[in-house]
Amino acid sequence: MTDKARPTSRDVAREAGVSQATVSLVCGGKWHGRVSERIATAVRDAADALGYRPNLAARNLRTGRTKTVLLIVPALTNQYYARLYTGAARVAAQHGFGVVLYPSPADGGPARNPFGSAPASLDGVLASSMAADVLADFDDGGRPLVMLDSDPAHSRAATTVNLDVADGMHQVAEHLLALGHRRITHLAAGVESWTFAVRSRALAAALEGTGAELRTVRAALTMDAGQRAAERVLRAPGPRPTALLCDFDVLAVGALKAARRLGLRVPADLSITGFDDLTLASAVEPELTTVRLPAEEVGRQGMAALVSVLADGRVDRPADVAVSLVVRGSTAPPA
Amino acid sequence: MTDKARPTSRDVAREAGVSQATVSLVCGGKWHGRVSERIATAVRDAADALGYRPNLAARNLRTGRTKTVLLIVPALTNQYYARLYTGAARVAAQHGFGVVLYPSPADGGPARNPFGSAPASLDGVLASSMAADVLADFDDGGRPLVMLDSDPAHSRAATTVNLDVADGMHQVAEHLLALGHRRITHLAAGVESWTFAVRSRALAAALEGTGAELRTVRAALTMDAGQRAAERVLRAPGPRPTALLCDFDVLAVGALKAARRLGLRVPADLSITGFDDLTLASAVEPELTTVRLPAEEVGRQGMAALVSVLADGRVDRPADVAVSLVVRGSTAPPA
DNA sequence: CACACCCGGTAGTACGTATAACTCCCGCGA
DNA sequence: TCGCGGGAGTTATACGTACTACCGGGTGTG
Repeated sequence: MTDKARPTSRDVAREAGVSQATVSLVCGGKWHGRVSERIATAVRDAADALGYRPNLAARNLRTGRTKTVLLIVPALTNQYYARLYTGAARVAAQHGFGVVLYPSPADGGPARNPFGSAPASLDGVLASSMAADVLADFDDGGRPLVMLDSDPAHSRAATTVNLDVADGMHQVAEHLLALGHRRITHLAAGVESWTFAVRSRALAAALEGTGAELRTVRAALTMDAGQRAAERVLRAPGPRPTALLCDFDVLAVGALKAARRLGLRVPADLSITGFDDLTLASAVEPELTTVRLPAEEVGRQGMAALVSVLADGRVDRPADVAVSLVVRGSTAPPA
Repeated sequence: MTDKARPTSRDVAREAGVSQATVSLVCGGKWHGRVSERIATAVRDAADALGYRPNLAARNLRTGRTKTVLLIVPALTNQYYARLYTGAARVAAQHGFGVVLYPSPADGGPARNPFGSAPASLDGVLASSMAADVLADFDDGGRPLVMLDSDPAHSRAATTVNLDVADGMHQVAEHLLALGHRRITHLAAGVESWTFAVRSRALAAALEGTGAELRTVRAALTMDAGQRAAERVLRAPGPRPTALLCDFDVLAVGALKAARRLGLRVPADLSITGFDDLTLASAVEPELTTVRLPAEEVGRQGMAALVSVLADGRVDRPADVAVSLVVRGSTAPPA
């Protein structure tokens, strides 16, 4: 309310009758055995009185670290990634880190020049496997990188945090088999990605030797694409599949709409399963049987690993995050 | 590939055989009439050769500006805000600004000390009205502030960008009236907020003198809350409303589930309308008649206004963003 | 021919902080 | 008494950039 200019540590020093260095020590929290309790409180009082906030830019310049990490995800409008962000941001905040999002191409961001437009220098990077294309021409300047849901073997990441989607697929397959399904179509994501490749392999493995017939159809990442693909499958000549196993909830909802349009009852005539357990999954009728992916947990563990690397260079071992099948109303024994 | 340390402008200067000042001028883009074309290209070549990137921290320190703005929204897991972010981030990127998100309490962020944990100093703030509680004890240090969907009269914002929700409510009301509905219940958001207050007033005004009976019930911001509130309404003694007008899609989906559970057909026995037009709205059966809120556009215009203020101090006039009714399958004439 | 002016570039400095190195002083053991 | 260790603060400096003030020299002009 007095000066418009923000007070500096030097102002605080003058106010408290000490040197600027002392202010820095006290505010930096590392004054144990360096500054007496009496002086420390005096400094803090002065800082409060002036409303002092350290200048982040100056601190960053001096220390070479920014306490900021970059999170790369394909699109926040996908609730999975919004949740992932939420978990990551919470952990980051607990450790005094800020999170900036890479403005992905899908969101209309710049297709290239990643760090040119980055709002600040970065200490580290947390990246989803779905953003692999972005990462390819990404000059990370040798900063620590933690990958989420990506091939542990094939990356320059310090470590990885992966959902155990193979187990998820196994659970879905077991569920459908137990219900008696023998003609299953996999409505798969039509995109190159480690996580989807793993799902396909796991599904094939789970059905191996059970006598179940597996077919695969690919669809783009939208509800409409899922609906169209499902319609094609359900209209095809020959025996209809009794279950549609979808790579993610949005596809499953599209399939649900397709079934309805064709006059098929779900789950009586056709079982449908999803993957993600978004809000969407329990909004539709019938509610989707799906695999719950704890996105927040992935974000939390990934950020925890990254923070750990940044703090003491200690590299966590690749972590797996458990998933669980949620059985709801979209699956039942075949007619 | 040579030194691990990042090259500085001084390194580039040495490489190009010029002074550091010249490098700064060239890279800063303001060398017209100051540096010859020949030298400029030499500098750029040297910069490219070394892989030079300006140190943001140093630049921020020097200029006092960070090219970073803060976006405050309640929760990114709400698709409306994810879309808003997307629009805002795109415009910001076009102007060379980065966007950081305020880790909101709803996401588990720190309840207070906003700037203490902020990842960087900020040039300006873009805030949703729903985040008013956060904003209350927000030391913005006198930075430019643009508010979204908030009372234009009652804030210290430079300007505001508001959805024309009053018009949206009018359109919904007209639609229901035209279908013949006369007993309408407003399933309202149980939260203090300018945008919801406007909606309630607009609805009351639209039904004024039409002979239609309006009742209001409040619910929290979740699907479950919407379902419970709708069940109460639909189970209440006396004549049942023929239409449920909901303040946002998630509530409407809850209402849809309630209707289904009570054996009511939508829209034959009960019409339901939403507000937002999220992915959700066209995922459910029947698809929701709702008001499409162009969240990206709000983000874009809000960010554009903020950038404009930051660039030349020119304050835009408060802007209104048009909304439109989307008629789908959840409304029909009453039985 | 002298002077002013502008073009093209450089030297120097300040931004605010963190921290290494240093000074001062007090107490204690030899 | 002297030296020495260490507690308590201070001095000084560097981080990398942007930008003001300056300077040399070529050119047009009076």
